[in-house]
Amino acid sequence: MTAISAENPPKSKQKSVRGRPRDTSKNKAIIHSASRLFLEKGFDGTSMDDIAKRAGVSKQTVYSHFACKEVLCSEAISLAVKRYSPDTALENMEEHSLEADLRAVCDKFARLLLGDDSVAMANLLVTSAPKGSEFAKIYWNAGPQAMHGKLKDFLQHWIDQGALSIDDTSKAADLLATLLKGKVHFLRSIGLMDTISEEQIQENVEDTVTIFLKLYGAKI
Amino acid sequence: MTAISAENPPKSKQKSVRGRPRDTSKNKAIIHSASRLFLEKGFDGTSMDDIAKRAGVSKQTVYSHFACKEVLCSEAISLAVKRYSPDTALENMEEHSLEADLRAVCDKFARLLLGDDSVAMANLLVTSAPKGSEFAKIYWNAGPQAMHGKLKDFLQHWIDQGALSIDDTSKAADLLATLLKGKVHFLRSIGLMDTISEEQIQENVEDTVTIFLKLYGAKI
DNA sequence: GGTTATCTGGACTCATAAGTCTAGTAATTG
DNA sequence: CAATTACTAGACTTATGAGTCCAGATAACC
Repeated sequence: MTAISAENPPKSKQKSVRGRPRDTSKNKAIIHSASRLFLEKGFDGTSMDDIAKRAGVSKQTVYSHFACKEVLCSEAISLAVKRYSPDTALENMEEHSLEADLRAVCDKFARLLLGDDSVAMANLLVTSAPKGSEFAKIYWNAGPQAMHGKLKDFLQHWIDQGALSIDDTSKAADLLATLLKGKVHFLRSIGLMDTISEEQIQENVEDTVTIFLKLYGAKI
Repeated sequence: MTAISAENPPKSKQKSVRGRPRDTSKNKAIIHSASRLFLEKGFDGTSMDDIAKRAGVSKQTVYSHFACKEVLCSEAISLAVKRYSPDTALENMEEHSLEADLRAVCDKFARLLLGDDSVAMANLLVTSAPKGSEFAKIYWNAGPQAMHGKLKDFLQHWIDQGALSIDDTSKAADLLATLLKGKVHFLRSIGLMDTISEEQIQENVEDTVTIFLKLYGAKI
């Protein structure tokens, strides 16, 4: 038995490892297929055999890289969250006007929040919530919490400009996310809305912008 | 094999049934224990043996009353929805003022929406969504859709009074529900908030009332 | 080449759970 | 009473899936 952790020991050159080295490409293949399968079919709905098969790898190899299903799932969640929360969310803002920028931000986040992967992720967390909310914490911190921070920064910018009048920035950012989800996210979660239309997204964005500006737009 | 349906045939006296009659109390016991277990542990997490045991009934009896697990679950969901959506939601309104009544309504619905049973129901639907969104439809029509109607009636009353200025009543009712859920419902769903405090409910209600009145309160 | 460790493929154990079957018992009608 | 249907208790079948084990192949190091 050797260490099972996927991470290498300290960056010093680990030349003196005797046998055949781990195939890191297989490691990635496993996490990737796990990530797709867990999102598609949930924790219970995904078998380790399926993961191995989809990764083009033997089952034993899966277990030699990851101690158990739970560990693999948490790594898969980490990957998925990173994969689908773009760091470039609030960059190349064109600084037109509050309303234009707000609409752009809302549009970006609406697509993120209402998209297939976001809904699948939420459902995965629900189905595996009893087994340990560790998954949920990983997700929450890297996903929604990160987004929350970006939204606060965005709002603060326009508060400083005098275009927004907000007491509690944190609460306002929460409201923005809540409004963008609307009832659509829930409907998708419970399987009553298979696909989301472009119009539906646009409508959510427009409603959100309208409401938000009405609430917090500074009356000049 | 006799009919498996739990409902009696047309109310005509069905005297001429030969053998031992179904024990309706057992039927109820089964649905009730199923309802509790499905909400507690989800569809996959609940076994037919558990249900039988908790109902104090043999497994065969369960199968003689309900064709399969799916059927039993849908009946259990119907029961749970009826059980937890009070028909007396908007009665004995005291007609004080818009704000007081709105607060009362929000308080009532917030407790409903954020309570253990509501969250458990949502999670049950998520976990069994792949298996057939029939469950979700049953729930949606008897639960949120019914509530939506009541909210619209409530809003319409105050529109007629001239105290609210709303174009799209339906959308406003949706907004109310969305605001009341806030992020709390989601947090509870994914297991990051085990219990909900009285303060949390109050805060959601107050925020919702404030926002809603700011948006739709008629400027006299 | 020898050693060590990984990878493969498949057989294997073990547990859980849906649904069936059976033999016996209880309740109701005729 | 006999016939009929419901209920019980438990054994049973079947399927699924997590995790293990093993024999042989492969890839690195010395």
